[in-house]
Amino acid sequence: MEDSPQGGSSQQQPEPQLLPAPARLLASASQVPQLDWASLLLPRVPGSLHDVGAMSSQQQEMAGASGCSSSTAGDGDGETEAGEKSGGGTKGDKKKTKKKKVSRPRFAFQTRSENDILDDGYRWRKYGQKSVKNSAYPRSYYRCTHHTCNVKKQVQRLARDTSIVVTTYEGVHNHPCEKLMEALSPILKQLQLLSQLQCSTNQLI
DNA sequence: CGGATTTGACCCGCGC
DNA sequence: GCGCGGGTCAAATCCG
Repeated sequence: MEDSPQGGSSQQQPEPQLLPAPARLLASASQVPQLDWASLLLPRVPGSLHDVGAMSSQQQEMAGASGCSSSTAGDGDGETEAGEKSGGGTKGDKKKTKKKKVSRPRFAFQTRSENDILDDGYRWRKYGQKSVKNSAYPRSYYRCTHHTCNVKKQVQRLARDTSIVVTTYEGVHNHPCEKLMEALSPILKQLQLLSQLQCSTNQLI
């Protein structure tokens, strides 16, 4: 039990699976968390969801348990979960949307950090916050701001160890990471230059 | 002024 | 069937 299993309470989700120890990251507060960005940023097409390398067997179990079998569309693109929310707009007929049980790849990891929000290179918009049972700290809900991207993440501080922040990602980005591209572009340019240089030197030799 | 955040209300699934 | 807890919506508010 992470915090406490709550005998009677409903556990709708089987507790975000943490990556196995090696993959789990526990960066110290002083250092920038070292994520496995490569795996995070890998574009995963809907078809290939299940052979995600970083996924532990537990996670695959989880993916199966959450009923992904039926929806192959999955993966954030076809969501429209809140597709049309009854035009009315009055409080009365608010939210008639049915949440379909979407199964998207989810993975959680812990970071030891003072600030809840770790900069993963994507832009997130907060859309909710809930107090969680048996936890003094609320859980925050974020959504990727990219138009076509439907990735969500939850951020929550552990009640047991308040220096640890648990971030749960749901879905995969279908667009490149802005910051990463920004950071990578000069490197790519240099690589191009180097390769050109190498070509010309080879010709000279 | 536009986008992001806050926050209370609503909806839904699950256990009893 | 009811209550609880989690997830989401959307109006209000904040901020650059």
